[in-house]
Amino acid sequence: MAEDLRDKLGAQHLPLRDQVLAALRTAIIDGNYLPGERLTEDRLAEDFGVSRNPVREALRVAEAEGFVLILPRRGAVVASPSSGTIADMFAVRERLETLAARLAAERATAADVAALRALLDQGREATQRQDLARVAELNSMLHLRILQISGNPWLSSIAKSLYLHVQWVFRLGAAERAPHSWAEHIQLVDAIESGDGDRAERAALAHLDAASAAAHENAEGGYGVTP
Amino acid sequence: MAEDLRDKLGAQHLPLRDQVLAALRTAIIDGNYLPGERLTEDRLAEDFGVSRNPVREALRVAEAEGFVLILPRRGAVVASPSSGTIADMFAVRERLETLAARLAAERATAADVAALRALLDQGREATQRQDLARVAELNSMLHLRILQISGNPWLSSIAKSLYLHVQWVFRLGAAERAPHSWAEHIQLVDAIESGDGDRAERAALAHLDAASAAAHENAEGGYGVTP
DNA sequence: AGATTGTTCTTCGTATACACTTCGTCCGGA
DNA sequence: TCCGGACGAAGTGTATACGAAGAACAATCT
Repeated sequence: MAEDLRDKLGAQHLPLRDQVLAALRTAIIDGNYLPGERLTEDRLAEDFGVSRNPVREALRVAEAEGFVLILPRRGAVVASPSSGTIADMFAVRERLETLAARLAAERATAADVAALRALLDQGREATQRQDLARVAELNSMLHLRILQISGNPWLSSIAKSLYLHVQWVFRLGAAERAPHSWAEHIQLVDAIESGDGDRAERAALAHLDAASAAAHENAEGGYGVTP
Repeated sequence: MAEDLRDKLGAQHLPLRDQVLAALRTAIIDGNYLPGERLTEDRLAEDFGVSRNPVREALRVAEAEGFVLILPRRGAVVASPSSGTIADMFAVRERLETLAARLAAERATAADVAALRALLDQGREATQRQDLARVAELNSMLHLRILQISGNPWLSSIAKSLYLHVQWVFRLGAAERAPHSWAEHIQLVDAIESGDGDRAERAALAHLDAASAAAHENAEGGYGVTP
């Protein structure tokens, strides 16, 4: 695994710290590093085939993003998203993504709507193919695209970060929300296309409520490492 | 119990990187480092009397927080908040701080309300003394306290970060919003004490609208360094 | 003038060293 | 057996040095 990562990292030309950060994030989200697991600098440095410095810098950012917890003089551990914080996350998302939907409705160009529709089509197709990984990916892309269309960089970056955490919690549970409800997505895109901000907000809210319910069911299963 | 003590003792030691980060943040917010200004690692290390490593780690976090912009292989510059982003920031704040107000109203204990009232009193007093710096400080403390009372860590940390940026933009302009409208604050605290979430949201919204209007007036003056 | 070539400044990453904490283990004594 | 403390290992926090690569800028040449 160390070899794999090193090869991938070496191929690109971004600063190592960013590559390490990206790799660390996905490793945590994918469950390769489990909540509560200790992350010593030496070990990460070896896993990623780099020295301690880039690892340290990546860890600081990962801490700021909420993926790891750093205890002074004791090192970093993978953060433990508790089911309590799931509710908190959705409470915030509800406020932010409804705003994003409204802004997107007010500002979307024809090209924007076309791009969203293309994602919907691909999603429907992937669902028929039972390609769940692809469905999840398209789901993310749709949400991120809407955030981008909203045109508010603060909103976009904050909601994006929250969204990553939601995904994390989902994956730690069992499966993904299997049959991603594209019906809700379609309604959302329809609303955005209509330019009706209120309607877009309502659609986003409905979608979030459904997702929230699913997340809670998922959480019931528990993910083992809870403090 | 023994564990608590040990944790606290260990945590007492503030890593240099955290001190540097705090110093850097306030230096930027206070305008000691102006937007667009170049921040070389050596210079910061010398300014703060530390080696480059803590500086680098602080810079990465400052970038994640949006205070500096890091261009690969070219170093860090102080970010440049444009007047366009002011509106964006307030749009997000409107959603988040109203939520905070609602949650605070629903969850505040008597002690919480007492603490808020104490801040109000001090604020009134400082206003009479014309101690504007203290008024601004108390204003911040009130807002942060409400966020804390909301009990939603995500909400709290996100809104806190936004709030810092708002302050930054304010200070870059001219004065602070001179006679901080404590009337609005009082209504907000009253609403929180009443436990009426809707009312608290309305009060927060009114306050934010006023603040937003003030910010825009302030922005009209321009802050010189805009790209 | 415009293009090319150096020179210099900086960042980026590596490596090393060392003080100091924390943690775990082991050992002796009650 | 259980407790308490000594002791050593592990790991972080910080400093420092060094080489490589890139960017900015000046000097040089056509």
